[in-house]
Amino acid sequence: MSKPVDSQPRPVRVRFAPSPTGYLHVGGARTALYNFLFARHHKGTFVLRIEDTDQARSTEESLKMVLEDLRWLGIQWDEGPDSQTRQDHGPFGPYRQSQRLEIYKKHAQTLLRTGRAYYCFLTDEELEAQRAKATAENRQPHVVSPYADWTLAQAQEKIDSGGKAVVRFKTKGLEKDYTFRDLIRGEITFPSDMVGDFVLLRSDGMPVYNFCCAVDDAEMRISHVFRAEEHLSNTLRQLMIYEGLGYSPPEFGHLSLVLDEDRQKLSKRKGATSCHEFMREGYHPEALKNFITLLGWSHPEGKEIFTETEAVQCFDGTRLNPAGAVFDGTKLKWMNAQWLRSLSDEDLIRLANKFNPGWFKGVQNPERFAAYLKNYLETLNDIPELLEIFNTEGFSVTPEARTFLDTHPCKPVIAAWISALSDPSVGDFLTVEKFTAIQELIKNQTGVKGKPLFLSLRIAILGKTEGADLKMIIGLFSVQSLLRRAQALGL
RNA sequence: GUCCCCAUCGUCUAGAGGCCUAGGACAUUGCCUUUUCAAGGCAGUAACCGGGGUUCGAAUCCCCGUGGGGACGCCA
Repeated sequence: MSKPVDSQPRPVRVRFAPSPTGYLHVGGARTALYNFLFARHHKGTFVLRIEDTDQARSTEESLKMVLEDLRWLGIQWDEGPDSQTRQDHGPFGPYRQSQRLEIYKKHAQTLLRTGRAYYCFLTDEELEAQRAKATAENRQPHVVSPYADWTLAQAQEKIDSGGKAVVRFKTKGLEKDYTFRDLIRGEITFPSDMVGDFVLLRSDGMPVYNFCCAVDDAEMRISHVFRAEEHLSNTLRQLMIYEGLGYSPPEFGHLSLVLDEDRQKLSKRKGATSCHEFMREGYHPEALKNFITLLGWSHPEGKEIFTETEAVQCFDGTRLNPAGAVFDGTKLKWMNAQWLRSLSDEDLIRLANKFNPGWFKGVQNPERFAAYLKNYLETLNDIPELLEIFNTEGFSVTPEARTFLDTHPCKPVIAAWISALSDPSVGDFLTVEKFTAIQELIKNQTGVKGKPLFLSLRIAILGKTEGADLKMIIGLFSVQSLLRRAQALGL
């Protein structure tokens, strides 16, 4: 085992390295979050690096979306592109791989010079033929390049005469096994012949993921790498690159995958999987964060609902679960409701207004609706429907309610209700006390009590036989609108 | 196919050899509360993938199976 022993403690520097190819995925959000939490816990630095070497798929628009999603979640980075201007800040820039090409080239040269890499002129067809043959013969489909032992001069000559070359890492002559201690999985050993000579630089000079990743993590002094399990086997290549370059590797921690209901890797094809969708559906960012944190990590005290600050306090890189976690939207919804309910009236309305300024437009003192909303809310998107009961123009009577009206002694109750509301002394809005007194009055006047009394009033107010506690909402209706509703019953 | 990783209620998980008659949360069922619906409270159903070891003792350690996932790209 040749891994250089690096005993001096390094300052904690972690990174999240998304490739900007769409909205931030919940899996990516979790990776970002864990790194962020870990950095904060250790008072370290959280770096955002953009892996945009795949020019075909990476777009500036996507980068903008990813940055926005991270910001929405409140995951802040210390180095990387600014969330607004997208200009790099930090001492280890640039932070976009597409702007670090010279750095990769330089490192590739080093590897070339020291004989740990070589120019390879194999064409796609030759590669394909090799692969097919290997598969047919039941061998590992590794590249066997006839150019592996060419001298640089030989290669240069061919390049000068127009030869297209990739730079491949030479795996020949490496040790048999590579072992490292994964922060989450413990000791892991890969046989070095698990991989063939892999590409470092494409023929157009663009570097390939494993190469930039290793180079950047080393150059940016990254101390700990928490990333998804799908990268586990990439670690071997990266270890080889570290070794070839004489760097000591960071600590690695491979996170379990986030899975869908069918225990498949969460894919964009099935349901909501991007943070952006949850934002649009009216989730509180803190709730989503809380939920995602628990997808593969557990609070030492078993807490389920906790703030980011609390999470930072205990997130030290332990308690991470190596097994895959199914994303349960139902539990997320529950958690969101918990968070929304715990908000102060002012905060809830502020959040709702930020989410959709139209809902409370022209409504005076919208906080008075908060108590009622909190009782029924799961996501912010539920608000318009919950508010709909206050829309007097839309007042209508359900068939069940109509049947009840027709089959019970409701008429005198409604008449008494209308007459009570018509009394000028009731004011513009009813208080709970006033409402209770009126109920009492109606009971005495009409002799109707119990269900027919209460349900009649409920129908006169809501047009339905079910719904929110009348005492909770009665003060939210103007007496005028109550009157209009009662009259609309047509009794 | 080869290599690597993983495996506790339906789901998220606790559990680092005896505290496990396996705990909590979501979901689900019932009851209470509320003259409605929710919310809330209480109670219930529900799991250590299988087989071998090691040990006085195994959910926990080891091996073998099985199942799932990942990687084997000029994707990341």
